[in-house]
Amino acid sequence: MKKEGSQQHSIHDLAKKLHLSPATISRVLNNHPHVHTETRRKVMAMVEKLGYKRNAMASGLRSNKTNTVGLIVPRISMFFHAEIITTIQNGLHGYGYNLIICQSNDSLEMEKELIRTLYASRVDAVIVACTLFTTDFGHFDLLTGNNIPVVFYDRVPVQPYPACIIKGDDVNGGYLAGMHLLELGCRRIACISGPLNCNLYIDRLAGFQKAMQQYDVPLSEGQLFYHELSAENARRTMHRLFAEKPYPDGIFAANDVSALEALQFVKEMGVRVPDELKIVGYSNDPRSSIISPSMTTIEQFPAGIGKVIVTELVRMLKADKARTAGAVAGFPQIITPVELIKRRSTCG
Amino acid sequence: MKKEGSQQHSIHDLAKKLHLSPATISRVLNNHPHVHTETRRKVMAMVEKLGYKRNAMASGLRSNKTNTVGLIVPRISMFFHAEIITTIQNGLHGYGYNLIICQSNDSLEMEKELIRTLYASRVDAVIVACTLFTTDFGHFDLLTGNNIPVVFYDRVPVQPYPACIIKGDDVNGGYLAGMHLLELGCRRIACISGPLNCNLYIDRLAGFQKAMQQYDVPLSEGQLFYHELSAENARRTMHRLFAEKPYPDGIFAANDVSALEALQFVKEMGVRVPDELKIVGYSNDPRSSIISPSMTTIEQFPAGIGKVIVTELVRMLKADKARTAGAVAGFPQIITPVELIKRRSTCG
DNA sequence: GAATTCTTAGCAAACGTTTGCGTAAATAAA
DNA sequence: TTTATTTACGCAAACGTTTGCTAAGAATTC
Repeated sequence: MKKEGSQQHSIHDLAKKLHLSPATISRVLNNHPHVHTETRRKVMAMVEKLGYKRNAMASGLRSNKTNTVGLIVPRISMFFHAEIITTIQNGLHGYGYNLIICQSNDSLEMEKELIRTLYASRVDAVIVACTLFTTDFGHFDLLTGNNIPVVFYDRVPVQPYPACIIKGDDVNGGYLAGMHLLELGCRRIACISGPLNCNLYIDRLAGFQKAMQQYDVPLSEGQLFYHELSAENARRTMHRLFAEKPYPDGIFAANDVSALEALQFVKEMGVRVPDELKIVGYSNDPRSSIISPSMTTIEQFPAGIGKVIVTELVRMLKADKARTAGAVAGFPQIITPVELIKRRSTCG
Repeated sequence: MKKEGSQQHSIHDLAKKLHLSPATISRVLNNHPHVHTETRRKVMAMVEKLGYKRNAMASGLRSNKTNTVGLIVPRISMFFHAEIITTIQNGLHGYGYNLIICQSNDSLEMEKELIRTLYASRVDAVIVACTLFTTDFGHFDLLTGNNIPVVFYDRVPVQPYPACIIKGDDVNGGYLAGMHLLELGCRRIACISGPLNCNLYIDRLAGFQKAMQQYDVPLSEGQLFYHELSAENARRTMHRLFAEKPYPDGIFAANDVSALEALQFVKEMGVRVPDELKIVGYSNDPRSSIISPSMTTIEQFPAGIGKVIVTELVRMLKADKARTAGAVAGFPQIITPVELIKRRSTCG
């Protein structure tokens, strides 16, 4: 009988086979100095031969390091996040870190539970794009209170919080969108914003209104909508907007899903875009370049954001290692650039 | 000095505070019988009060169970995979399992390395959608050889392999696409297929050709292309196809990325779709319903596939637990249904 | 040649759980 | 009452690493 078909080797097996102690094997595996070149060679050969792979749990238990970072994101199917995740994963891989990707499904309860789970598996750090409903950040104390570095991106705490914060320049994004519409002559611009408990929509709206003020164009009450930015909600809003004349001549939607739905809606109505109505979205979703007319939108450079996240995270992890001298590093807040992408939905 | 701000409690702390042994705490935490109701209550209260969370590494080390399953996917940004991942994650969460999501970036080397990493972290099972270049499956032996269940989906081994295999009904998908074009009168149909080392494209093409034979329409050599299904490659192929007349009157592309690019190309050329040319894609990418004319395509029901994966995985994990009696469960191969979605690119 | 440093490697104690075994008390059966 | 059985819990040995300490031998210095 082939003893269970299993060949799970331990450091002890290697030691026995090589007439060495487990300690030496471990030192070879961890590139410790003070081990003879010849010994190292022999150990590595045996590792190769047996296909030995260090047991991450034993290692993590002893050394209190898992080389794993957790990531919580509302939905990985959103292109923006998918792109960032890919960059992060590839980046961290280069530093020897693994990534545990989790989805909160935009549920606060789920987010809380994921925090607990990630804490239980003792990840070395956590990256979070919050839920739309995360206004209190107490549940993250479990991490920060135990010296586990946290990086927030995209949806981030509005109040000060002891963590690194990385966000796009949403104020500028809103401003660019608004200015673009105004420069093209729009004077009756509607705005589909997300709920104002979220930094994204606060900022995008602020930028947009700054542009409006600059042009001295008033934003009348009935032209501003706050709701979760789903296609369904956007359609409902469009129904309201186009229930009676005068119709708006410009729409700024704070994400592309809404902008795309708005465009579909007016196409069905027979409103000519961009002649009668100009639309600007946000995020440069892949669909926005495919729809016709193609959609003017704000590019956020997700890959760039991902890179910044990796850089900051690695910095924090290093600082964490060397936090002996009490070098309280401080928590940077980084704002990444955005860019207006002009397409057919505004300039025919 | 506040001893490092840390409050990482262990089972021993709880035991000491409650004048119990660590063993009892552990038993409470694991719902073992033979512990007094009152004791259980007290322990749970203390757990709650201190915010204790079991150290997953210590637990995993001792019990050889991590309650974690690994997932390897070419790219999470592909809608099809993103949707499946979401379903799997939500499903497994209900069974108390965590998911480690990894991307191979369609690199065979990366896939191999990820297998090693997942093995090192001793996941309880692994779910894989292979690389386009995975033709040899030897590197998965590290898992199967150590009794770690493996589920393949989408891109799966063509040769027999000791693992559960779940795939869409690609033969039928190809057949439906072909029949649809033929029924609409197309007689000069081009096919943009992926490379034939991959089960997906073998099957889709086989189904398509079955339809062609059924209508007794020959597939001339110059009308069949094999290459990685990127937008760039698709455009190159379209250039070739429309270099000289007669143009094809139908195109079946084995994924939506190619189909979308093909449609863009002919729109730019001024070819009228669907009047002069009809196009069918594969996967029902979100973009295919947004482009105009909207794209006829094959729906694979990713959420359904995800559910099947979860079901099978849980079954295997249970069987794994009870594999004492040598109950070699056998490895099911499951084929999930597909459906033709008719849109404007074929029926104006 | 003695004293010092350097190099190499082993010993053994952690890390925080889980679990087989043992046992005392309580209950049931004889 | 005695003897079995059950219940509730503790003891201590794992699980596979890492690492501070120790020590033998080799190399260097005086």
